[in-house]
Amino acid sequence: MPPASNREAILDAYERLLVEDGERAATVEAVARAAGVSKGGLLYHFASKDELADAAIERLHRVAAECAEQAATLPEGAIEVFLRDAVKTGDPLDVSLGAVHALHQSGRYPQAKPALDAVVHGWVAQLTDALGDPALARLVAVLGDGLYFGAAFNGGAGGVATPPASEQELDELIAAVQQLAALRGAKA
Amino acid sequence: MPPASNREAILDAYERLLVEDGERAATVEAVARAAGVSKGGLLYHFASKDELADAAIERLHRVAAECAEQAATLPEGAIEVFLRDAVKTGDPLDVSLGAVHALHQSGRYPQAKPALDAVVHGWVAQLTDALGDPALARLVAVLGDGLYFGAAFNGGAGGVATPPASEQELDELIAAVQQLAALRGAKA
DNA sequence: GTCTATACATGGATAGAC
DNA sequence: GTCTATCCATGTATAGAC
Repeated sequence: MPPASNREAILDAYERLLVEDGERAATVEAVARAAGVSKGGLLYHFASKDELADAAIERLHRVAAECAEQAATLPEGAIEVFLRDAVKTGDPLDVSLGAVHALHQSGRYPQAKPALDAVVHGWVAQLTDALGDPALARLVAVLGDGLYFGAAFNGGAGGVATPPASEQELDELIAAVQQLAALRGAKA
Repeated sequence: MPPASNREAILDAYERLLVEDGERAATVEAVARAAGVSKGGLLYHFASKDELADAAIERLHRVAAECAEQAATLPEGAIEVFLRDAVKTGDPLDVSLGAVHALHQSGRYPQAKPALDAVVHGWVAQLTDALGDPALARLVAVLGDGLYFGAAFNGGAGGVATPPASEQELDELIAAVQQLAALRGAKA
């Protein structure tokens, strides 16, 4: 389906609502309105709300796979790249991830968890590979989670955690981890 | 209201449902059933669903304040204590926190965010105080968030993040951070 | 492919008996 | 204090016209 007409637009609107206002706000009607179509129009493309969720999850897999390919080509400064990406917000992967995360949080979409696990697992594997120090890789991965939940959704219906790290705070954080990496003789 | 009869039981059930099955599953009927009363019975104690949420938030404030007092008396090994608490699950503070967090995630309770912020702010302040190194304190706090979201709710409708750190992985993580703390000459 | 109208289920909240 | 019955709003999904 190359043209995709309104289908992609509907999916975009669905993701946006999920991330910004939570799963409960992403009703069929609200999504339709946000996408500029009617309920009936939406339900032509997605026969049920579950199909919308499935499509969002499928998109996450696709986007994550693309990003993983690109990331594989620049293993320099893995720590910094990973931690900065964790707070970066707005790019397709982040939106897709946030959307599926909202689905998971709602407790109504068991399919969401495995998808998220797969994405995260890929990251940890990549980090372990780049750093050559499993414990350090895990530390960085957990830190990334903390940053993500703390910053990614702030303002929307998302995480809480520590207040969004300012540029400077983030720099200090990265510096501290790199200090540790050097001490342990990690690769990056 | 010292006896509190069913009131506390209802609030307990509400928190449990919020943490384990998400906000959407915590309907008045479901909460009533879980607490062993009827809808009408519940609505005698809490005139509306919003009052239930308010009560949960109020409880969080109370429980957090109690824990903060206790924690202030043992500033030894702040890093280890904090990180181990982040993955500890089931104690009153954790349940209360998870419940309010679920409320926040749903996007329907603006009162939840300030409450969570207050709690987290208290932790960061305590850590900064104990370590005497603001950047390190933030690192530990963010790490705690990562652990919390990764582990606290797993199995329920909660976070995702990295798979629940095993005992050994957690030990390694703590060791790594302490290594860094020693390097930077932090107090704990 | 998209719309309107409508059927049906669920959840929140009220009224009034016990 | 607790229950049952009922009302009303909202959300999903179907039917059929255009």
